[in-house]
Amino acid sequence: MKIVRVGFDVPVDTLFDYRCDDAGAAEIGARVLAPLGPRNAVGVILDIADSSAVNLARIKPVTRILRETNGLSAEDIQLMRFAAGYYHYPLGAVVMNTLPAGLRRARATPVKSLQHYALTARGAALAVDSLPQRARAKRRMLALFQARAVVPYSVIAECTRTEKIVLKQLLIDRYVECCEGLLTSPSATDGGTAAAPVCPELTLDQATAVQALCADLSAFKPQLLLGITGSGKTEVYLRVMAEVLRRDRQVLLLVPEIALTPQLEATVRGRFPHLAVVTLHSGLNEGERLRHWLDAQSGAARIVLGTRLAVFAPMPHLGLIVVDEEHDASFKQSEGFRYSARDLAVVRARQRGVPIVLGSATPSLETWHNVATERYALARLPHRINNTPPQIHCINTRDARLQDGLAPSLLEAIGRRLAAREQALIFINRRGYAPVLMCHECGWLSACHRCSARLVLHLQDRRLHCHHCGYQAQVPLACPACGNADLSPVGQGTQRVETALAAHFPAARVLRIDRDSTRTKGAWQGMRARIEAREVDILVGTQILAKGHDFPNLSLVGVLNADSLLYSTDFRAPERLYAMLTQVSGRAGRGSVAGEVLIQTEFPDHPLYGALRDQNFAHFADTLLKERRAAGFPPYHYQALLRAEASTLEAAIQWLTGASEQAQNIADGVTVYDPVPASMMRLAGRERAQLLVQSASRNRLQRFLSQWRAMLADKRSSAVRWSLDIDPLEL
DNA sequence: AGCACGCCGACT
DNA sequence: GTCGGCGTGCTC
Repeated sequence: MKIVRVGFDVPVDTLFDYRCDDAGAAEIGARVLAPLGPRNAVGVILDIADSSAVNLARIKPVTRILRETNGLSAEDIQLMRFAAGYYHYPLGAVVMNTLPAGLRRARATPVKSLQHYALTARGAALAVDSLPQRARAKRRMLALFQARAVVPYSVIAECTRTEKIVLKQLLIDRYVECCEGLLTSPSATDGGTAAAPVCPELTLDQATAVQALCADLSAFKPQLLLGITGSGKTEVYLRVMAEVLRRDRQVLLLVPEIALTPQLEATVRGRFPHLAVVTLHSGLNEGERLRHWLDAQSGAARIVLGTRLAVFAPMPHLGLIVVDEEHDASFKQSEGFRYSARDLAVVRARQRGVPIVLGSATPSLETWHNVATERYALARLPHRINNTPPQIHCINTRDARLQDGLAPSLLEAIGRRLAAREQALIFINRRGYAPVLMCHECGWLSACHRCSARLVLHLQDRRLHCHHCGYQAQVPLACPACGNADLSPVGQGTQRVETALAAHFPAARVLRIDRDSTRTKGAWQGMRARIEAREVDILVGTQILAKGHDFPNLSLVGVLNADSLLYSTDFRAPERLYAMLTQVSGRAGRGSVAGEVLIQTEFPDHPLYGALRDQNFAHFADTLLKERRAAGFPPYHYQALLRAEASTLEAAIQWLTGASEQAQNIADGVTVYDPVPASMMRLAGRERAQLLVQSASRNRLQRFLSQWRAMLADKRSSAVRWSLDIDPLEL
């Protein structure tokens, strides 16, 4: 009897056995519809056997094998098996979570791979002027098709609602037809009118790096591309990619967040106009996501550009993986299946025997350690392409009389840049007007009652916001504790700095860029255009501004409030702060003007700022690694965190204490620490605690975790929700 | 995760 | 006397 073993998206660590007499070995990886409890669920066949350990009477037949789409390959499944084992997450849940939503449901008709629309002979013969004047959208669309003959879906996706409706009408009237399959020839995309892509000449550094990275493209070879900001890492990726694409292989390009760097997508498409590029990220709608995934699986998509979830994209002809900004924390999923896409990318490259390039100006210490131990090769881009790195200086705020958080010397520097008609960026990593509202009579502070966090004052809607759970409240007219009517905002946020700068420089055009001001669709796009058109003089913003944007006219970066991370309890804080400051500093002086960076701090002599001024990442990282080794932290020790949340802190701690006792019995070469409240102890009304375990041996830790998790699964308690976080980034 | 089963409070 | 609250446990 044929038994198929099926993985479902259920939080149990077992596969489910079904009878399926017509299943051949080739069916492994296929989607299947099968009865699961009282319902029918979609799962994936992960194994086929002749017998089952389950009582025969309980085994039901599968409802149907879903053959409309191709199944997962053995290699895809192998990667998922590894991920499920390493991150101690149920295999079925891992597999189902990597599928696009469209494949998680049984669907009679799969979405077709609609990739382009073509003008028909009938459409070519129809004169635009023969359409009524008022049919404006129809005229636009017809003109578009007559100009280009073939229009890829990516262009249609950008069209307005009306234009899409009009396109449907053109399809019905057979002026346009829709074609499946991807465009592969340059003439098809643009009628052959587009100019050949411009390839900038490589600097000597870049050429050397490209040569090193391309030395052997047919074997697993992990390599770090250490390139300072503005050194042209992207161009190096593109050259290596071109080499791999020339051999008819596919390339996987992973980036932290696509939404923040839309120009990378444009750059890639522009460089390879004749090759199909698809994106995979959470911003896509269901249909697009499915279509892109299927295009990757069929091999039609030659380049997959995506966020962490794309690390699982099926790619039969994979030839290269690139991970841009490999240090970025967003490669680690922080909920549910807590995987690191960067680490899995390396595993995948090894499994497939292909090279992988990890790029960063400030690599993670894990990666840097792998370079030091020669597990990874190193290629360097130590120089900027067309100018020198910005000069970095500290402003000692102990000596300065701050005006709204701004030092006089920073204001002077901004004034000089304005006079020179250059742009300045003020970086402050806090949204809102002021991070807290305070009563000076009794010391009351605006606090969120659902989280261990302060409520932030926002002046736009004159409300208090919790940045962690979304709670909002009216600004109280008087102190809720003592009735004092005089409440004052304490500290600076982007809104306050924006207001202060506008007051100080009345003639300057100030633009604030943070999550609040870029919330609406296309807002950030519009702001970037305004900055590039020099319609803005001073930018005030958060993290968003630090990501790899190129503002050629920006010559000054001011950093406020960097100190808050300097003495954080998190052992990764210095690494993060250095990376963040390097990244934001890198925005200064990317054009022809030399850049200047001014950091306001009470601790100008702190070694971190010294290292930043020297702009010597290697030296800084080596120093941190020594400290990590001495303290027994990663990358010298491997960690896992057991997180628990309950309605009371006591319940969470108590549950963890039980887990800790069980752990002590099986801890062999593994250190089990005491349960402690989480750094954000209360979040959205739930109390959270955690328990750290670590070991110098990854294997020992893994063996321990496997045993421990089986025990934890048995000690179920409805009051506590728990999860295991392997290689946690936040403690 | 879903979904059912099951055992106690306020309603036609 | 029933509707429905969500604790507990299972799904091949």
